[in-house]
Amino acid sequence: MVKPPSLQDVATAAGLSPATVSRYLNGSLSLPPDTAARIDAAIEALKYQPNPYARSLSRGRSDTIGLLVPEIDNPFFARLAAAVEREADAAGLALMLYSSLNRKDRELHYLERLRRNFVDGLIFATNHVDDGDLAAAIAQSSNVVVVDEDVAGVAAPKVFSDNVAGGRLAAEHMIALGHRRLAFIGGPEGLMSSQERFSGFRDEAKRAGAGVEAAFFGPYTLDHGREALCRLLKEHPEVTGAFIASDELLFGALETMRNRSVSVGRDLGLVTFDDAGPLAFFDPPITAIRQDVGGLAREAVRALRERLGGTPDNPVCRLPVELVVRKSVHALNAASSTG
Amino acid sequence: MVKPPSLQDVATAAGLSPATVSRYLNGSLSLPPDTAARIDAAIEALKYQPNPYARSLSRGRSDTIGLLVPEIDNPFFARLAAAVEREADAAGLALMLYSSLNRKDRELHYLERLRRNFVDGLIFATNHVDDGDLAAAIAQSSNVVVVDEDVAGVAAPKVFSDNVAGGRLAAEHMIALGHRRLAFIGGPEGLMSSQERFSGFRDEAKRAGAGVEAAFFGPYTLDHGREALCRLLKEHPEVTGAFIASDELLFGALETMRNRSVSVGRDLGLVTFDDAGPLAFFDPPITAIRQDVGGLAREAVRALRERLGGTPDNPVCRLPVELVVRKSVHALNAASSTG
DNA sequence: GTGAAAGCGCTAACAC
DNA sequence: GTGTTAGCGCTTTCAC
Repeated sequence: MVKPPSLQDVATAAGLSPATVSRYLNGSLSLPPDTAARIDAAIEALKYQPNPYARSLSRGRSDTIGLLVPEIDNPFFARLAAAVEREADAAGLALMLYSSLNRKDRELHYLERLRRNFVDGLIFATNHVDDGDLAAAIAQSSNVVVVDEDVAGVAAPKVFSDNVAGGRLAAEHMIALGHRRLAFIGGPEGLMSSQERFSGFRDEAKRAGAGVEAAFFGPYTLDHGREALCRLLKEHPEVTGAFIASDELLFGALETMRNRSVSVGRDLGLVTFDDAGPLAFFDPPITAIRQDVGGLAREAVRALRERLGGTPDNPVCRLPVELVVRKSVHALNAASSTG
Repeated sequence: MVKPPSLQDVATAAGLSPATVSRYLNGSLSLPPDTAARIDAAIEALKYQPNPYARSLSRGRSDTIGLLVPEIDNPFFARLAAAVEREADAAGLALMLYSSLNRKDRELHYLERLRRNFVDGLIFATNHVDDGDLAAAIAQSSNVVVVDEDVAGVAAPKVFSDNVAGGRLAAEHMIALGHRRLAFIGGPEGLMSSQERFSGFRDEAKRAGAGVEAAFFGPYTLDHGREALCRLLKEHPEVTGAFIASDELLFGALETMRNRSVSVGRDLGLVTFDDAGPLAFFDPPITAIRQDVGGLAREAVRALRERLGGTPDNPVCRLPVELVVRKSVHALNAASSTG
């Protein structure tokens, strides 16, 4: 383990001063060919690579951004992380990954890390209702972009999916297949994603003359999915199609349905939201509203870079979603469609 | 955006020198209560946090480790990343996440980053057969621990699952349910994971007097899963139970089975490896050999920390796997068990 | 127990 | 074009 070569070493080898080499490396200079060649040769010979910490210390920034997600081992956030890493890498930015476990204290901790320039900027995804502390902390630091789920009252660039359209598409699909008695199983009532997915769904149903007989809000967990489906079955046997606001909730719902031998598609049509899990391989394959995760990542990184570049405004970007038709909603025949 | 306070500011506020405050903060000193109190007060008042880059530059290390995985949006690696982040965080280490897309050039790139002290150490997971370049690069830097899949010929701490036992468990399970004509669908033949899972499976089958009629090696991809199952169905209709070496392969296999209306469990029993995807929610739920991802992460971080602490040896850690019985293998009745 | 001073490797004025 | 110089914020001898 020998000590790595420094800029100084390269400069000496090339018969130049460190400053010149530094400028050359940072592109702020066009050198005469032979000087440049000498530097290149020295770098090559010494296998020099700049020390990122010295660089960061000196420049006051690190070319590193952070991504904070509730849990990385959730298919949606895993995909988001992969996509953000790709985008960041393409932009010459390194990525630090943080997971908050959806806990406020950890979120604040990482926000503090940003404030202390550990990273130049932060892409922030949360999943719980904020009591205001988060909003306050985010307001402290610029260079935060909020993604996927809103933090109420925060002025920051934001990147979301078009949840309303997603709800609408789900309703349209079920209605087109003859379903008239619908239900919604969603996340926390206080969360933007939940509200928007629901409102798109409800409004489209109303427009088409179908009814949303029930809506179950709760945490984005397996358990809530399980229980909501239990209640749905018991309290609203007339419902033939349900829109489920996330993959996680779907898994819970599927468990309940299997336990009670109610058939997905035939007994109860299902459309879910996210499409991050391997839904195509389920039996039956699950119809879903797909979020454009790559797009979310691209726009989030873009927004962050603009922020880092000094742009002061707080654009809100909405990414289109897409209905991926699989087999979890059957066409309802005329007989049974009579409520 | 005001400039954050420095150690100097704290020292001034406390009426001390930066050196003293630094030592106090680094625990290399027990100060008289009132001095300590003054420092604490100053820190509190200024909301001081140390600049990590200055710290790293000065100390020559960063308390940051890297995790390199082929793709973070693969359920297994997503879980690994989550678990490693948790372990690292508990050890006071930050985590940089890299994904290689399973490409050698990117793997080498990140290894180089390690060599340059961008991170203190690297937990390295690869998924393809090495031609020797990787092994060479890893040999260059100490402070690499290899996890999940071996890189042949490398002297480094290694953490793997007990793949042989996994194969054995899979065989035992199917045999106990009356299956005698077995098959294996695996990853690349040159990879340790593939070889070990196969050998455990084959040996146990032989021991129990069952036969492994076919083994299909190939990349760990959906496509290979699909095709292997096609061939299995065509070339070995006598097979009643298959052991599939990863979730990814499983998904491909399931697709083929559904397309051809061959029933999982009844027509062909399936046991898979990893158990990282939501297999419990499939229909039928898929029986699997579960890797102890949390254990892999824990041991990998532990091994890396020992390495960072100066321990020179290269232990190989094997983590036990577990059979999770679900419903993808039916008991074979006596009639059909007659090959 | 505490301070002064040097230095980690780099960048950024400022000179020439 | 290129060199000199002065930091960036921290840790760490070496003194006292």
